[in-house]
Amino acid sequence: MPELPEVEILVRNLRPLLHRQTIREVQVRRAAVLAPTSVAQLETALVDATFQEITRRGKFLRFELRAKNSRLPLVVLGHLGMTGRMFLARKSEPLPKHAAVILDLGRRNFIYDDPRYFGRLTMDLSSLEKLGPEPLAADFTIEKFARDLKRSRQPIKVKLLDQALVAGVGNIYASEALFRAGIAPRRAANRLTLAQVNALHRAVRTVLAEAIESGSTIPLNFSAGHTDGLFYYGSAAGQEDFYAERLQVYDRAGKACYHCGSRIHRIRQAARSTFYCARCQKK
DNA sequence: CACCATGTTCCTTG
DNA sequence: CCAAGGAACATGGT
Repeated sequence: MPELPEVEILVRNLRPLLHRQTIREVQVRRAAVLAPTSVAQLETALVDATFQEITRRGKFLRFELRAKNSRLPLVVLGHLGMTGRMFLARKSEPLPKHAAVILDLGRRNFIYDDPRYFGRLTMDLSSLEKLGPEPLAADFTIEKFARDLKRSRQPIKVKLLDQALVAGVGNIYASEALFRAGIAPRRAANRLTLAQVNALHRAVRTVLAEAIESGSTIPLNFSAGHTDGLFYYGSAAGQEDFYAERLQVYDRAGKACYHCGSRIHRIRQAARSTFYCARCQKK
């Protein structure tokens, strides 16, 4: 379920559920998601440790814990990849088929489930160092954004996916932000006008903030077997109205633009799909 | 069988 | 050295 807004919603939901919960046992079913941390390292660190703060950085979840009889904070980094989910479940519930890590919290289990195993639950924090500013925080300034865009000849859509430029924008919200700003996805980053840089900066923030706003009005469904299309495709029955038109271009190839009625296009850029309205995004 | 999929990292190429 | 592009990772849906 994972771009910045979805991770933010997840963090907000997990925070009260995990606060001060103590890990009794660690079960790793897919060691690759810990790499380069080993199963033994994770077990040693986490057994008897207690959850403290949980925060988000870009698309990463940062779990802060405290080991038993220790003041030293211990940090575990989570990432959902493309298909990851993290949730709590009663021990009586069946484990999902692709549960990668299970943390025994006593009454319940914390489960990291990920069919494609592209995500992470690791003690290696190096990924955080490469991240650019948080788009919804004050350090995401127009000045730095403009400077960084000037140094790249990549198509602007591709550049928006660069987590060093701004952290947390993924394939869906990159297309959405460009539509919002009226910018053609193929335009080279260093050729945006100052007005376009301003519009894009604002659009990135707006699109992400609105998605968080939208997600925060719905309770997350943690029950077993629930496939989470929550944010993208409005899978929740009876919620169609709510989700209607939330995504303006993503996955809408061939359909009418909500703004001008012309057909939405799909193109390939850096091996990913980009959706846009050729009429609303002329430059 | 074909192609598609919300992401990151590594390797190659220019 | 750098920027950019593509492959790899692994599974499931259509």
